Parts: sequence; structure tokens; C-alpha cells
Amino acid sequence: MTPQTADAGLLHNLNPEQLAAVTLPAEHALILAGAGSGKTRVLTTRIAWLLQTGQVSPGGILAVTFTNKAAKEMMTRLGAMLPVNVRGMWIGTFHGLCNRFLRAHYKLANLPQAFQILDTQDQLSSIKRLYKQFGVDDERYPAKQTQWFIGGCKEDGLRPNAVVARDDETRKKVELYQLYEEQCQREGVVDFGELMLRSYELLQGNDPIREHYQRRFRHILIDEFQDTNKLQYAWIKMLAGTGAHSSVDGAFQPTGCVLAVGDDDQSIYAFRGARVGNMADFVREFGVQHQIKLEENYRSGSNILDSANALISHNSKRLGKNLRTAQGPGEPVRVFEASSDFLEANWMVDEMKQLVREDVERKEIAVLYRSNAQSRVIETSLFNAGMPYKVYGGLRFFERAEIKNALAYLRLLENPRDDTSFMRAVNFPPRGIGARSLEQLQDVARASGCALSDAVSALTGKAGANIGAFLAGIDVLREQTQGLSLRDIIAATLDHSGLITHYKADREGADRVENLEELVNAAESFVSIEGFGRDAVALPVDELGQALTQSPASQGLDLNQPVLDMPAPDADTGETLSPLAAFLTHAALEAGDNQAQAGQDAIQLMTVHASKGLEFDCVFITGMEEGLFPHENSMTDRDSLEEERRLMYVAITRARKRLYLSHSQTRMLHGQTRYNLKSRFFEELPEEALKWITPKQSGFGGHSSGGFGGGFGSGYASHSGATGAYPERARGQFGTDYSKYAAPVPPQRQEASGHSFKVGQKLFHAKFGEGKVTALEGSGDDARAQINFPRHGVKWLALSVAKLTPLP
DNA sequence: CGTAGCCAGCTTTTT
DNA sequence: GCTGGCTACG
Repeated sequence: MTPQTADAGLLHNLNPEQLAAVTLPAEHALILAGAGSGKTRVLTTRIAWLLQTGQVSPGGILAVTFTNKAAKEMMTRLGAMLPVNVRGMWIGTFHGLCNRFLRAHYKLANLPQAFQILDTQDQLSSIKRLYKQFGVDDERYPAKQTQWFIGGCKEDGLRPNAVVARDDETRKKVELYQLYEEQCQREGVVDFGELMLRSYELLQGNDPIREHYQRRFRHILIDEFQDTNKLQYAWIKMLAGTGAHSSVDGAFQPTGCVLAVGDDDQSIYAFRGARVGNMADFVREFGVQHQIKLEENYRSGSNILDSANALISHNSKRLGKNLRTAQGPGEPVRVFEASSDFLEANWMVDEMKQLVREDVERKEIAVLYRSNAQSRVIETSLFNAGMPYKVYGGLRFFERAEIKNALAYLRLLENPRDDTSFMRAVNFPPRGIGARSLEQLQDVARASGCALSDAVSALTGKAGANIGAFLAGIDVLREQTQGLSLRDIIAATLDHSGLITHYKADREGADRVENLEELVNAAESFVSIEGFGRDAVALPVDELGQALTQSPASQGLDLNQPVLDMPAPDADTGETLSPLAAFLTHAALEAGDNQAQAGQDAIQLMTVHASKGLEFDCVFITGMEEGLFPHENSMTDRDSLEEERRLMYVAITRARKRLYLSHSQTRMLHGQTRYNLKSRFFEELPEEALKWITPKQSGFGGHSSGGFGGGFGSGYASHSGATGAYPERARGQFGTDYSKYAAPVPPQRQEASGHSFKVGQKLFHAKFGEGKVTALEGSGDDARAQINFPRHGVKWLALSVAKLTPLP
């Protein structure tokens, strides 16, 4: 099949690299897609091209993303390109697809059909419940750490019996892992890691199933490949049939080819298990012959791209890639130094006001920061200025307490053995069931190895009566809601649970009541979006479908399963998952949006991590300081410093037209003022692409020019020579007087007696290098200074001992 | 049983 | 400096 046979409309306007990627032959391939290079377009056009040229039927496509947002976007775009029913295709997140797979084969996976999914919160409370039952000391083995350990094991594909424990600490954790597994299995729940691992194990251990899917998925496409973890990589390898399980009896040759799309320079999730190395492993282990680099950037001018390229060139482990543009230089990257975080924020807001006056939409202005704590001071400034803004991050809809409470009741309707939900609902709203009664109940349940709800009958006295009444109420509700619509089930549950009444009685419960009402709407739109119960997609049975009918029917292999969280009917009984169970799955797999007023034109505030994949006309990257960005926890070892640099690379490449970088001399952090040096990343940017709004200070970390208290006020960079969308204004014309914000902090002469160091002073230490005094205390021989060394962190040094050379 | 108050911790996050 | 989680008290 050649590109010419495809609809010209599909391929027009692709650049040569994009065209080559879209029309690659059916073999394994790696696409190195730079920021803003049209990656999603290539991915979706590739799928459309494969379908249109008849190389594959919709059922033969497996396209995997990390987020629901990306999956949805892919489906939307695909739907716009081709008159194909995208719901029949396996397009989704790793977890969403694993869920679908496990629902289809729940018996083989040893799960109940309506198994429910624990989110991170649920998982932690499940572990804590375990701690209570087995008297585990949370001080000695923090539950969070155990959670992390379990997740890590699953990512490595290890069950408790496979973990090698060399010390007592690990042995204990393995024991807890084992107990946790048993508890989840008994309750019929799985966590996120379990979705992946159990899918993987089922594929690994069941030859017909594996071979079926290997035959079926002729084209496997993975987005953001640099973010895959070890298990996800193994899962892909298994489905592609490359490796140990490719040919069981020598007869079967898998045909699936993998198209991995990613950018090693944008790998910023190592901390949660992502392995950039998967890209190189992929090339080696899959014998990749085709590698295409998408380096043409359609987003930014060359000042921005040169900055990004120069910065990332300081990283050592790279596959190698350089962004280019046909757009010309665009505006310079503006650099601003403030004297405090407060004034940095005020300057930013003034600058934003100016941009808005110049007709930039507020939603096209983004403020990026390294850590969430930095948003507060910015929010305060925005609020005081009456500037609408929106903060990304924080709790999402389905993670809110009131929603989780309501979901707990709904889950109990589906599965009374779900102890996590039982514990959450049993005394909320309060109904006189105390810790004492629940402890008794837990003892009984543990002794007989049954669910909490099954242990109630053994309980005597008032405790038993109260809890029994609670359970009886749930039973009645279950009876009453039989056959009702999802919407009505939820409405009845909210009513029965007393949650609405409870929050209405609370003076500050109005938002929560509103959210609970929104839950009913969410259920309604779930029904219509998922087309539950009426839109069972029937794809034409093509040659692939014909082939599939040869597979064992008892395994319930259904080409026509609808997409996303829609479950497959049971192969034997034809029984489908209840709408409620499907909705609960949806709630766990997609936590929903985190901001209510989505459409509003507001300034966008978010962490750099959260900005990945987004773009804005104007971007402010704030807090460009040693210890913050790069973060102090990531400055010492090479790998994590390189990840910080990639993070900065991501941040820079978000900007279309105008980019600001700012740092501040002082900053409030953890309740105390810190004196930060400016980020080393400034030294890695090309001088000719930058424009210093405040005077450029000498050297890395330097604030030394002219000393404190002087040297400003005359040297501000002139505002001439800028090009681009926003004509530069004459200084002062709109009242932006930078000296208001940029005035250096006067030296704090709180010096201890007997030495001449002062806070803010720059100095040199033989071992730790250049640093800056952040605090002083004591006097005479006891005088100590707290010094921030960019490469070694913050130290307290005795002035009578340490060899310190003051620097200008 | 509910809540006030105290103390520890404090990078990034999707499913 | 603020928040979330736990303890101790009313």
C-alpha cells in the first residue's frame, strides 16, 4: 500500500517526516517526537491511514495512552477523519484497556465480574485497615511506604512470593503485601497496579488468550512511550508477541507491530516508575529498523526553541534531537529578577494586565511553577488585582470526600464485601456506631475470615443492633433500586444515606450538596456518553472478525466490545455488568476534572508537570531559583538533575509567543524566608535569545553587581528591538515601573559580633563552593551561619572553624 | 461520640 | 505558614 492510494486529504499538509511516520511499513518503529511537532496528529493520521488503505480493520488496532484526556482526543480526531465507529477500537489508557480485558475474562482472571477498583486513597485506607487488624505499628512501617512498596513490586511484576527480601524490614513489608493481596481478593477489589499486573499474568499464563490477542492486534501504537514503566513495557511486548512467549510450539508467528511515539527529552515521571530506558530497550529488543525524528516545531519562534535546545543539550543521556522552526526569531525570552516572591507575583500580575490590554486572552496566559506551594502568593496577587484565574491540581471531582462517601454507599449496593466502602459509610453521616463497636466487628471478621458485613450477625448487644440496622438499610435500598435507572439509583442512595441532609445542616456544606447533585448529572451523562444499554456497537465482521471466530468461544472473545469503561457481556451467560458497576468503574478510572468553571477566560496556574502537553501564547516560569528549580531534592545526583532539566525543557516549550522567566532573591518557604541563588539553568540558555528586564547579574547565582542597596534604577534593559505579536511599549507608558518590584533587598545587618558576614552575603567555601548566607546566629566563637550551597544544600557552619571567603 | 487543638511534614502525579 | 491527621478532652 502506498501513500498515493490513500485519500489525499488525509495526508495533505504533512511535512516529509510526518508523512514518513504516517506511512511507515508494517514493522516496529520508533518516532522521536519533539515538543509541538504534531505528534498527536501523526498518531491519529497513522491509524486513519492504516484503516483507509485497508491494511487493518478497526478491531486490529490497539492504541494506548496514559491519560483519559489523550485517549479521548485521539478518538475525537479519528472520528473526524474517518467515518468509522471509533468505539469498536481498543483505544484507551493502559488501565482502561486492562480493565476492559479483565472484565471480558474475569473468570480466568479469578475476579468477580463486578470487581471494583481502588484508587490511591482507597488503597491507603485498605492498608491502614490491615494495620489495625494485625496490630502493625504505623510509626515503624508507615502505611504510605508500604503502599509505595506494594506498588513498586507490582510494577516490577513481582508477587509476594517472588520478592527477594534480604532484611527484616523488607520481609515485614512482603508479609504485609501478602496480607493486602488476600484482603483485596476476599473483597473483590483491585488497585491500579493490579489491573496491569493481572492482565499481564493472564496473557502470560494462558496460551489461547495470549495468541488470540497477539493475532488480533496487528498494529499497536503507544503514545508518550518515555513514560512507560517496566510492567507496561512487558505488557506491550507480550501483546506484540516479541520475546519469550512469541511462539509456543514454533508454529505461531505473531504479527503485531509496535509504533512507539515519545520524546526522551520530555521524560519527567521517573519518580513514579517511568523508565526512559524503555525507548532504547525497545529499539534493541524489537529490532527496530525505522526511527523517525519529528523536529519541526509549529509552536514557537526560534528564541524560545534555541533556549530549549541549548538547555537540553546539557543533558548527557539523550537520543539526540533538535527543534527547529520556520517561524523566525519571535520575541526574546524575558528574564526578570524580583527582590521577593511577593513582588515577583505583583510584577507578574501587572505584566498580565498589560497583556490583557493588548488583547491577549487570559486563558492564553499561563503561570508555571515547580511546586504547588508556590501558587499561593501568586493567587493572592491575582485575587487582589481582581484578575480571574484558575489553579490546576488538587482534588478532582470523584476524589472529593462527599463524592467518595456517596460512592461508598453505591459500592456497598454492588458488593457488600467491600470493607473499604463499608468502613467509610457505616458511620457517616454519624449514626452512633463508634470505634469500639467497629473494633469488635473487625475482630470477629478477622477470626472467621469473612467480610465485615458478614460478621455482623455474630455481634451481640447494642453494637450488633446498630450495625445490623445500617446493613438492613443497605439491603432495603438494594431491593428498592432494583431495575431503576442509574440516575434514580443514585438519587435514592443520596436520599437514603442521609448525606444530603447531613451536608445541608452544615453551614459550610453548600458546595458539597452541590457536588452531590452534580453526581446525579455525572451519572446521566455517563449513560448517554457510554451509550449504556442501547448503543452496543456492532462492527461489520471483516476478514479479521472471521478469523477471530475460530478462537475458543468459551473465552468470550468479543470484537465488538464498546470502548472505555463499558464492560463486555459474560461469554457464557450473556450477562452484562450493571450500569451502576460500570459507573463505579468509570469513577475510579477517570477521576474527572479538577476545576468547575472550565470555560471561563482565566489565567492558568499549574505546576510544570501539569503543563506537559499544553501550550499557551504567554508563559511565565516562576521561581527560577536553586533549590526550587532545580528542586533541592533533585540537585545532587546527576540523573535527577537531568530530569529537572527536562522539566525546564517542557516548561520552555509550552510558550507560543512570549516567555518570561523570573526568580526572586527572597522567598517564603516552610514558614521562613529563604535566600535563593538564581537557577543554574539561566547559565545554560543562549544569551542572545534572552532579554533581561532587570539588569543581568554577573555569574551563576550572583546578585552582586553594585552590591545591595545600589546599582538599580538606571540599568534596566531598554525595551527596544522586540518583534512579534505584542508590540513593545515604551517604558512607563502604562505605568509598569519595574523598580517597584525589582529593587534589591537592603542588606539585613543582623550580623553577629566578631565577624563581618551578613544575610544575603555571597561567599566561597573550599569544599562546598559558592554559597549564600541565609541566616546568622550566635556570637563570638559560637557564631554560626546558615549557608545555602547550590550544589550541597543548606548547611550550618561555625564561623570560627569554617574557611569562608567573602565574595563581592 | 464529636471536635478542638496540637504536631509533623512539606516536589512532581495518572490511573 | 499551612494543612492534614491524630489525640485528648468535653
